[in-house]
Amino acid sequence: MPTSTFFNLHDSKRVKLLQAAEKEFARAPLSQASIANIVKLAGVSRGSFYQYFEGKEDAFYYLLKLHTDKRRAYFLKKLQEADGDLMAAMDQVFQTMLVELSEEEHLQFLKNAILNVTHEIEDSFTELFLGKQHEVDAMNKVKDLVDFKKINVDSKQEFFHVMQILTSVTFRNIVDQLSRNLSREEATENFRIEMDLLRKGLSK
Amino acid sequence: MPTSTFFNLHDSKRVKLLQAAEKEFARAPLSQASIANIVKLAGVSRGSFYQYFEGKEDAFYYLLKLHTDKRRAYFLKKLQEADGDLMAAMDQVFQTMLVELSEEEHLQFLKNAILNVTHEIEDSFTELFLGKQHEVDAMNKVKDLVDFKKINVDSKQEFFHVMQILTSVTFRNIVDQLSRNLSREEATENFRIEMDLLRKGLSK
DNA sequence: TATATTAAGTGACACGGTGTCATAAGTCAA
DNA sequence: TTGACTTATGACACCGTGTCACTTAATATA
Repeated sequence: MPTSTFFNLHDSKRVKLLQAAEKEFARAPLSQASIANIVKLAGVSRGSFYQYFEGKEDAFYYLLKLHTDKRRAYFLKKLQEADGDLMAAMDQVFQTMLVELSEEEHLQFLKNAILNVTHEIEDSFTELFLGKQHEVDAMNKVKDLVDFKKINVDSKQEFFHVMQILTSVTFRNIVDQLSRNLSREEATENFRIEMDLLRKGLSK
Repeated sequence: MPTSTFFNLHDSKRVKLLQAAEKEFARAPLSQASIANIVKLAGVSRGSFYQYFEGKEDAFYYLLKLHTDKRRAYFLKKLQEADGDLMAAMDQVFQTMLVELSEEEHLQFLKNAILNVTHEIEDSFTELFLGKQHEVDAMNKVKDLVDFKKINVDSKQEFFHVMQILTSVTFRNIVDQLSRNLSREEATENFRIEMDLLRKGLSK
């Protein structure tokens, strides 16, 4: 989190700093963004930057939080408008993000955030179950093994998406176990609950 | 991908290099790992490293691929043993990873991979819908808005997991759209299919 | 107003990591 | 032995980071 000094700043200066940071993080992913560029854009000294933030990660995650807060408010609004239909609201947010990500220049920074490491790691995780995206052989190997009588797919095309879903959820459970230091029992129980939900379906 | 020079190396040297790299990536996340340490551990010159790899990322993702390949074989085996029961096999792999991640010292590197940026980004995404993990107020706000008659939860506790599932899948769809440069129509169609699957449930 | 105290701002600098390159050392075939 | 090619080396230029002694500004105190 930024220091109190940062929050004491005049609005104009604080905003200028954030804009500069956002521009730099839009230009390059976190690992390649440089503080030198941010301070140049914002017109402050290098030393000042370190008086506001612990480092570039600090600034980055603070910006991310600002975006998240905004989007969260939007989600709640949509949830209300949809009379509490969770999936409908989720749908709305997804749509909106797609539009924003493709149009709003200033969201390039969010793209960088999402794409940078996340993508490679999660991709590698998907490969675990499905093989490389376009290697037909690899995916067929899985298909051949699966008993389709046991899963609820109308078309073979749906099968791909079933795998995507299972992978996403499994991945998240792994990340959770690591980041929240859950015991193995807790992690297992959580995973079981979510798998049951997936099996029986989320909506009545 | 490593260069041909790297694959021409004597087995012992190649293995030593990979072990050194894995050790360094276990010590620190990608961004903080240093080539200096890898070459010191492996007993080769800095110049050599650059003759084998484009940079540390190259080495990192190659190691990740080796792990993934191994685990994939395991998944296929389990799928076979479970008579094609997808979810049962997924379960097995999840269990195994939990055990490995908590016991195998040399998998510290996988932990680093998963935790580093992925965790923060995806967490911020979850917050979008649920608010900060332990802020009860934030989560209640969502709960109050949701029409529980429309979703298939037996207990209020299950609700949390429904949200986790929806978030994981939505997040993955966003990442996909970005990384594969899907058109908005494609992305939307994919998302629709997966939401439908979630609604009706994955197993017969 | 003068003075003390606390907060904010600065940029030179030491440190460490990266990627390159000229050069040396092997390998092998003619 | 020579020449052609592949592999190995580490010094070096470059760049970004984080710090620190110091200056300047703001605010409180008398």
